[in-house]
Amino acid sequence: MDIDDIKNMEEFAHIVGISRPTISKYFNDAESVRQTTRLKIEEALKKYNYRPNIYAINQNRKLTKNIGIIVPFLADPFFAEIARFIERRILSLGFTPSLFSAHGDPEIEKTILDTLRSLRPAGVLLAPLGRASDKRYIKDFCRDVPTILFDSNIEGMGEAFVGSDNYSFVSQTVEYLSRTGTPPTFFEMRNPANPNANKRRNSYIAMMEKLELEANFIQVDGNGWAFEEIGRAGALEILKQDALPTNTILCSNDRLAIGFLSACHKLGIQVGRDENSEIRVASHDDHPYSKFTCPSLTTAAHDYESVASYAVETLFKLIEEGGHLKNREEKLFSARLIMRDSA
Amino acid sequence: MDIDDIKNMEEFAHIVGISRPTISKYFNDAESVRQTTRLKIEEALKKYNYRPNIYAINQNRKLTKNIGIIVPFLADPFFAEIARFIERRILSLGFTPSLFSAHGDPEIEKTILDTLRSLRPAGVLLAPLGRASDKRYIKDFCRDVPTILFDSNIEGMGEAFVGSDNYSFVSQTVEYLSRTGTPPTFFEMRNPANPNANKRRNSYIAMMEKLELEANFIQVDGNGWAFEEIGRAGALEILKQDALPTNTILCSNDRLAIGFLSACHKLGIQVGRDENSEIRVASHDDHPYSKFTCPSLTTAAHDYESVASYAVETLFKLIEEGGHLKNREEKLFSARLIMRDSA
DNA sequence: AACGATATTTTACGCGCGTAAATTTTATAT
DNA sequence: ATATAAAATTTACGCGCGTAAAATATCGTT
Repeated sequence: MDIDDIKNMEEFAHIVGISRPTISKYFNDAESVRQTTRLKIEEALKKYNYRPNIYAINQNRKLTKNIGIIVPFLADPFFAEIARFIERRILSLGFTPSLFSAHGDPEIEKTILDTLRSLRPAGVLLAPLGRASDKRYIKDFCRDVPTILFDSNIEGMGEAFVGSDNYSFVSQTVEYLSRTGTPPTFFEMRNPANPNANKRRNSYIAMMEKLELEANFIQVDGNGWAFEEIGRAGALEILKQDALPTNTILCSNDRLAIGFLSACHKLGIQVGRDENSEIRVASHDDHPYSKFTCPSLTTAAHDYESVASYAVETLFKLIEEGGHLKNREEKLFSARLIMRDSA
Repeated sequence: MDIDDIKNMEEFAHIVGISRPTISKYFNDAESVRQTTRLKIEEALKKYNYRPNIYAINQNRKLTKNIGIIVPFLADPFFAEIARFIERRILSLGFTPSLFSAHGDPEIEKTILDTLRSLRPAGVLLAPLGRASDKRYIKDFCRDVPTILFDSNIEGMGEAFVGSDNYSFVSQTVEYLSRTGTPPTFFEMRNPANPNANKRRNSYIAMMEKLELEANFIQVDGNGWAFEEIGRAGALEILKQDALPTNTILCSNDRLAIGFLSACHKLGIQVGRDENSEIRVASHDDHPYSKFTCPSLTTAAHDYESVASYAVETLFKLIEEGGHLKNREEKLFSARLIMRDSA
């Protein structure tokens, strides 16, 4: 008799023998009703699988239980990975995550902001596209919806920022590479979409200065999010004309490094930290596949778990405070150097 | 004067000078109102950025404009890629996609089915976990919600299935490898989670039989979705004991192949189709990174675009027909052999 | 047994919109 | 100008639930 033809809370309340407002209270917070009542309700829930109408609930509640998550490019496993952590965390808190990807397109990012706005979420975790983002649009959104930025910061927007400390990434790789061999040349995109790239460049400059070493750059052209292809094409060009300033390459991120390694293999250039190898390659992010490149990639790892946890925690603090925090905190997590075979 | 303090359709209708039902009609279908009226409304929409309350809309409409998308593991770029195609297609049709990942967990898959059920979507595109899925739960869901399966089929469930023709994948790779060198040994997981894996195995057997060649298998242990790691560990073991039946390896999918290539590099085994190489490695899927492996991976490519388009089209046909199709179509798209350097 | 503190019920209203039917206005053609 | 069809309006009702206030019931306590 698992007849699920119960149409509304009224009917369900009738069956349980309890008033509708009490049922409503139960679904809002199961702990808020008497123990015996709770058992009666949960018993009935097993027999008849009634669930309140989400739309009717959210129409009347000031605060929904939705949490929006926006990432710039979900086909990038880095974002897929961090989104995975965040989703699980939100689910475990009894909220409903809604995941969106801008697919690298600022117009889609705006569309997502619009639909998210009308979802009236309790809060939003936003990793913006960065340079390509419509800043004013995002600002307006943050004004109306409790939002926390993560991964890539935009000065002053959102109630807080949670991400990784780019200086911590670069300083560790630069220090390690300089100490164990020739100083690194920085390999990056000329016009990176992501603001983190600029911070990494500056960190590289600062670190090389501190070590009293000469900073060298290779800047490759290319737009969009096909970093591997951009890195590969750029590396092929440079390597063919034998124009490397030093035989140690530090890529701005792992996806560029994947392209770089691909180019090296293509040209028969052996990469690694052993004596037989011609060049060393290191990078940043600990991309899920950096362990499986050939050779495996020496890199600086994000603390995925901490970034995700802290972002979610901060968001819930924000929600509890009613949508505003006294001062905009910028929380940065340190990187962890992961030594593999490429450098 | 972009005051967006318009609270409801009533107010907005007042401002435009048109009755509320007409406004309602406009938002349902902009073409259904008179041209002059439409212009008046759209003019007002620019000044005051009013948008109808989604929850109130969906509470009353029988059919929402939501489309659910469920994939088994979004951190797998293959699914991220196909989800990307599907999302764009749905957006262009004026519907709202909601993307969910089961994260490899059957319990999460069930939770998603529950929340999706209460979203009352117009339709759902479901790529199930496969072996681990709760079949009865999915069956019940398909009974209540217009659902189309994609990528991985479960016999009889959903109103249709859209995916790739595994035989087309394997027959092409096997034919190519056999013709140009020693016949391939099939490399796979002993207990694959995905039903496609079994079809590929059977296709391999059938194809080898047809070519009158001996079928050889390497089956590695491992559970879950960390295919690269599983492939790597399995390959290391086999390669160390020099136990390859033939010097040509055909991996069930690209992620296993990525692990296999990683193992080869670790052991200094050169992979490729030139004379210097010891073994050849090929695979299936045209994973987004298969172009950047070392060496680049010879593989059979999904027709991502066609699978995504056809799945969405079929879903909309299903929606128009009211949730049921006469007979359950199983549409399979052929693979395209992509010759790169690994075989 | 009487008390106060919770828990529950009753009552009543509102949320923002969909939708159907009957009526009136507008546009198009004759 | 008149007939006709299409579009818009008016009217009226319903959706399923949240929520506030006042009344009542239940509980453990003294």
